[in-house]
Amino acid sequence: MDFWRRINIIYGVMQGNKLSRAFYERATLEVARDLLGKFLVHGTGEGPRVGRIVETEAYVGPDDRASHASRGKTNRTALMFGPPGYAYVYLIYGMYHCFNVVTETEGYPAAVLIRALEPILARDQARMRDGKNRLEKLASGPGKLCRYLQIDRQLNGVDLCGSVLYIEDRGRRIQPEAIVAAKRIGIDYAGEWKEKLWRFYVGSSPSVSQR
DNA sequence: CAAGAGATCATCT
DNA sequence: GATGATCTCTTGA
Repeated sequence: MDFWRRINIIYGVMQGNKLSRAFYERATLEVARDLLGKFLVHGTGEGPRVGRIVETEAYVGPDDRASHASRGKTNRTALMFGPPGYAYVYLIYGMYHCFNVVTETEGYPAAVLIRALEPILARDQARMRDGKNRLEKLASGPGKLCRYLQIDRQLNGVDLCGSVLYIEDRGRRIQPEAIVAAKRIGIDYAGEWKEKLWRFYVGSSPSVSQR
């Protein structure tokens, strides 16, 4: 680590390495695994909101029946067909948002759904405990993490290589054997595709979503 | 603890 | 007009 980077981290100016376009422009299953342990950052007006990614799901290609893209390119899904490294945010059940990162090369529809975060709270936010509002469960699901990070459709299409919403590497690796692969959640309509073990999570994390 | 229902609306048929 | 890449609350054992 070079001198200025060390100084920046000591003073909190810089927290880590923002992931580049090249990170996202890879096989979706690899991106989904590699996103575990990375930090999702949303710079809101009231300061940055941050969480450590502990659960993801891959949606891969035009034939994956679980993927929105399997019904072809529409207004909503056009982003999934676009270049990698952009946010795909949609409203689900009329009241929750889901946040995805677009992956692979332009023209091939694929994305990773971010399903759970461990909240990283600033010092003055470190209240909220007790009962069902356990801190570690604050962002333990795709809808809950969007509520926690204040992500909504206004951020649909945002460039994750920009400075509003991005993902960074803060240096610590997740060991491959600590990662669990499982079936994806909430896609019973997807036929044989629902059997794919395309959900990944950090087995030891208390913030993984239920079921 | 598990199972079930209801909330609520953009998107696509 | 139907439906969902969800969450929370209620009921009952």
